[in-house]
Amino acid sequence: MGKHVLTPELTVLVAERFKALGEAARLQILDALRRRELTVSEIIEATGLGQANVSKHLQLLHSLGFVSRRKDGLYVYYSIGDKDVFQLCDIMCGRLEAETKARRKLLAG
Amino acid sequence: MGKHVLTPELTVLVAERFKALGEAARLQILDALRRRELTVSEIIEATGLGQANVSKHLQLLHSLGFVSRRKDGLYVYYSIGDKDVFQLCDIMCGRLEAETKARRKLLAG
DNA sequence: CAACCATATTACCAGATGGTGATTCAATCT
DNA sequence: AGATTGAATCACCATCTGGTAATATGGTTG
Repeated sequence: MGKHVLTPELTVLVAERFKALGEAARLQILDALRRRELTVSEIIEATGLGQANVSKHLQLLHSLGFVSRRKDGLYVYYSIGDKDVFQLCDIMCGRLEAETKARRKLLAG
Repeated sequence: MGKHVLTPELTVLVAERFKALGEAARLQILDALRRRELTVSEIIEATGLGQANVSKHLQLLHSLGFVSRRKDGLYVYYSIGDKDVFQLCDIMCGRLEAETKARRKLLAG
């Protein structure tokens, strides 16, 4: 912990990346890609989001390195570009779990 | 990895928390609290942000459990409520480091 | 080449968000 | 009680952002 010093410039870059994960739609997309790479159409189907919307989210995720792209004929395949994402989500989920437990304990006690 | 299943509801909660970290001003505040608890005035001085602004950010960070509060007389002391935050930042910084290295390598090669 | 398909891009709107000045609230001090 | 101080809240504005319909782009197929 504390391995990295948060200079102002670095802070902006880190915030930019957290912000990208701070949108349920984008987390849905990343989660959909957890098992295997998918085409845009498959992502649309898996998430229920609109086409233009998915495309926009994918551009952002790709520009930040969260997903990779591979074009094959008519299709574009997207895949997870950084497995750390799920580690980040797991830490957040762990926090939520702890929160929920604490709340339950409070209500019970 | 994959310890947690991302249900739609959980996704929203996780996104909400990432979004809170997706703002440079809030990361600045958390970073300022890294060494020790601070009063609001000290946070204002450390970050250079406006008073109302800091207060608003602190409300959000507190509502999500990222910071704790303790009132003592006229002052309100804030401190880190969850050390995991820095672990999350470190992972993000690690990603950025890897990105930068890859970009350098690309330019050099 | 024309029709077609998957994806990207554009234009646009509604709602959310960060920043700020003014005001209020709460606690302390004279 | 009145003045003072630190912090929270309110009101407001400018900007950003997600969603969507329409259009454009690039590739494929008949």
